Amino acid sequence: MGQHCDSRPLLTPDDWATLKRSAILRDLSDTDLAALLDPRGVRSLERGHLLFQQGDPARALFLVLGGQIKLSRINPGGDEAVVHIYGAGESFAEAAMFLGGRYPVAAEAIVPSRVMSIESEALRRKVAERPEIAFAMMASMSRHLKVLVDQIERMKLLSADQRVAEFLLGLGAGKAGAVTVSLPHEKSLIAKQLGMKPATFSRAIARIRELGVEVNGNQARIGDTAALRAFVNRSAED
Amino acid sequence: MGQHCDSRPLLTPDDWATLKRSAILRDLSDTDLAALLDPRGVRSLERGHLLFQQGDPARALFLVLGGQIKLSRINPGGDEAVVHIYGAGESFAEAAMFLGGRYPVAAEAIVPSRVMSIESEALRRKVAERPEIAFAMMASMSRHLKVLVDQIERMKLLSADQRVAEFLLGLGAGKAGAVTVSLPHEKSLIAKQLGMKPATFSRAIARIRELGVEVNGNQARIGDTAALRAFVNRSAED
DNA sequence: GTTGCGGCTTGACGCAAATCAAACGCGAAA
DNA sequence: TTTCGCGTTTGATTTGCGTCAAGCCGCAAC
Repeated sequence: MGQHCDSRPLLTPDDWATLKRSAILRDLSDTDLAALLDPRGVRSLERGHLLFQQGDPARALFLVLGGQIKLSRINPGGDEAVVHIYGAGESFAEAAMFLGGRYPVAAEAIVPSRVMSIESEALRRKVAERPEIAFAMMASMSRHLKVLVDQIERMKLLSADQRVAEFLLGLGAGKAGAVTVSLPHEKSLIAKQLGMKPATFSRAIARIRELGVEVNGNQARIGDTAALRAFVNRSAED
Repeated sequence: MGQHCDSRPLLTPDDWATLKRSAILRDLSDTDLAALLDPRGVRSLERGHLLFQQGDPARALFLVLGGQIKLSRINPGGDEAVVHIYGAGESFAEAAMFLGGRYPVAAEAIVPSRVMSIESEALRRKVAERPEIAFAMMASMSRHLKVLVDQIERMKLLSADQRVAEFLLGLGAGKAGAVTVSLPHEKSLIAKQLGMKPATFSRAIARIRELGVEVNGNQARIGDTAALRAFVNRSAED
């Protein structure tokens, strides 16, 4: 397993750097890291390629070496709910290792990507002998939990316009004043992430133009971060 | 801290039984358990009492000994999004221990409740010496992650009627045929959990009556579980 | 150049859920 | 008993978002 991958199943120095920066591995020594990682676990994925499907037996967690991996839930009718999109240095599917062995979501590369898988069993053994990995994993899962709680809050309390505004502010990474950011994916995918239709996303952008937001192609300019923040925090009844 | 609680700050035999059944502690021996738990961590809470507020420094995780604890997110405008409600034997706020030390949600007793707190530091030390606790915690966090992913999927893909139907099915715990269940909270709180208004919840129940659902007070009868399941799985376009 | 295609925008329309508000239990207290 | 308060139901109305569909733009293939 993990052998039949595409082009370059090798760990480049860049990959090593990415791995050593990742939240769940950064506390490990080079020796530990080498013991844990199996270079055969590296996989290259073309755009649109599925890493695993919803319901597949969960045998590994993954680290993104490069590209973007989309986790989503697909219901029997074929509708898709995007749970999250992970980039280089992030890990996902830690949780699946514990959940009766099935992935509850599907993972798809939305751009050409490279990921490294770590077999559950190898990891479990390593955790048993080095508890600090456990802390790192729990921290990583905690972050995922918070991301999901945030998402639920947004879905329940914010309008489509506010969700778009908040998404743009998030791209600006908390900077103040006027910011220019580039959209990380196609607009239709962002729309799905935010739980709305492409048409609604488009209209939302048109409406928040009057709050100082300009979007051209995949470049977005926020004229006044504070004003936009205020709009997001504005509650329903005023 | 933990000392100034109300009536009976003691661990009853019932409490012990609850703790030993709980997911994150069930793998521990009595000796380990005794070493980890501090009876002074037990707190009794009246209905409406806050265990902690959103933004409070996170110094402990909690186990519910009895009652119900609601985790929710409140935005600056005062609107509330209910994240989850925990009952006896469940644990929460594991994640907060790792997240820069602030609770991202508020915790409130919605009925008279008893909880046991476990100090982060004590737990961290215990985890370092007994990795199996780490596995139990990760399993627990995994379950929380799945709960949240499910919730996101429901919010994004299901109508109000379907969410209510699925909620009732969940109360029936997967039983088939005709089931009678009791609603675990006030209807207005269930509505909030499902991300809708009380009025909408009431109307949803009225509408799914024709699918064989009868609700009187806090008793709900599902006439045909399979039919209701089919309704929930029905996707938008048909 | 032309054609075709995929993603984006825009408009017209319908519907599901929110809103506002009134009325209806129903249990607790007087 | 009456009264109060709170949660629930119900009705009338508004609105936000989805749906359907047409048109637009940029781009690659021809």
